[in-house]
Amino acid sequence: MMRQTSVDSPTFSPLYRQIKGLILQALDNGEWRPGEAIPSEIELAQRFNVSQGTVRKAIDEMAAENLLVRRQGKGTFVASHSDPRAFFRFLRLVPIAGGIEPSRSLPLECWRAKAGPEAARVLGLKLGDPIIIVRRLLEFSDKPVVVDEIYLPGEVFAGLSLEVLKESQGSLYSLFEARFGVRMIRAEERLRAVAADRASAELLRVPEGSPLLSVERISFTYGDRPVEWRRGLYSTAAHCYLNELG
Amino acid sequence: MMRQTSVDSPTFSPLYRQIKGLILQALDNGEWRPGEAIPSEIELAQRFNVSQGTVRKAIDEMAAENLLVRRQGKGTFVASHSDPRAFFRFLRLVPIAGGIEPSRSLPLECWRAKAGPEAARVLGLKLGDPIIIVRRLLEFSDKPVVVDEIYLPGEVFAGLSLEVLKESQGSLYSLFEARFGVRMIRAEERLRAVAADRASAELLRVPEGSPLLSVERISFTYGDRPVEWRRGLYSTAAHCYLNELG
DNA sequence: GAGTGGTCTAGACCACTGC
DNA sequence: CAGTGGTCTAGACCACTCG
Repeated sequence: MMRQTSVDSPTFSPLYRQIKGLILQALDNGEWRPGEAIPSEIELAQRFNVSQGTVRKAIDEMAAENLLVRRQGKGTFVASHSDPRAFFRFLRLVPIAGGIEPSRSLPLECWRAKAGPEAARVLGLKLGDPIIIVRRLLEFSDKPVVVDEIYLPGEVFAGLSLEVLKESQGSLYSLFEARFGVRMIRAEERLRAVAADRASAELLRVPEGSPLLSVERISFTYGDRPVEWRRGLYSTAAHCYLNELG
Repeated sequence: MMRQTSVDSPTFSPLYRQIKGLILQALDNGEWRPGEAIPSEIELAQRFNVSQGTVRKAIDEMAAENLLVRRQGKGTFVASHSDPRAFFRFLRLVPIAGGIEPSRSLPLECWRAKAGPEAARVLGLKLGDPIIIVRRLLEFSDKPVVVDEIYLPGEVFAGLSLEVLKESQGSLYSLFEARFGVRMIRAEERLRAVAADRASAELLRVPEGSPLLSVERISFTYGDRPVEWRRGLYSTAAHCYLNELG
């Protein structure tokens, strides 16, 4: 590991960030799988030839970014969407009445297509590249609340089908992670209010034209590479989108 | 400062968190005003009889929570809504087209009232306690985009009037901070899609019944005391609510 | 140059987990 | 018990700001 020198202003980066970069790279390379433990701080310190404190600071940042999970006495683990605690990490919908509701994901359709200009731009593909489109319904307490249309790069998600979706347990992202090795680590959502079109209205069992929350999401994996584009329509009659502003 | 003992399991809290609590208390007491520098890490370490590293860790957390701002070579400062960098800290609205737009806040009304059951519950007041209600319009590029109705505890905001609002520069929160000593440090927002009522539709210049984004916000000051309840209706024709999911 | 925060180290000890 | 992460300390040095 390179130490700092006195003459490196433009690309200056403290040691612990370089370590962070190396750990990130190892994660991206799949050196440790989601849910697995990474080596102990002492081992990593030896491997990178730095002190334990420096490794610690690198891991601290990555834990704050939900990339790693520390567990005292046990070790540090690669964050996983298969961990029940992370199931709803990206879903901000909560019942207005409060409490917790049983939820279910109902895959409706799954087909192959070619990327149009917008999908290509968002997903960083070339025009006409293969993509996969998934439509699914999300229910809470057996009532439909969300319709999602999900665009995925066909290259990465080859083999995805309606059957695979129907068989899978847990969240979509845990399926993506376990079956396709794609780990979503960050997302951007853009929210608007729109009027329900005919098809969505029927699925959500609301009158056509009633106001729905449109949630457009771009999800990124390591290195800020976009790997999912989805648009959801949320019925906010009994649920709302909860957001914490820090 | 108390050190850790071996026999304090139930209320165990590491030293740096106790320090954090003391600094928080000093902030709440107004020992240092927003925008001002707090004492240096070395001074605080002496004051609390701990090492600089422990003070550092306390300040690190508070900086991560946007309570303090560190500036290398200068000192650590109390975060302020009057700082231009913090103006839009709580406003997630961005133009769909991208870019930056000039914005303007137009106060419409400001009147006194008694807290109803809902306002009392949300603001932690007793039924009938005095509250102040403000209505205002937010414009981007001279076009109306948001109507806000804001409920404030009358006790704390005594002296607030339409004139005061109209005279003030900068964000509402910088006014609250400078004039009433109330610093908003955290907020919860609940979003839903609703149909425009007559009055809001006119103000926002959209057809009655068209879909609007309803944003209900509760803002908290130190000690998680709620001090503002507001409901905004956002026209999302040319703007959207942008949210980062980590 | 003096004073601030930022990094890095080394070592001691505590708290938690699992064998 | 050994091994892990968590806390606390003390000291050295670096980077930035300002007078």
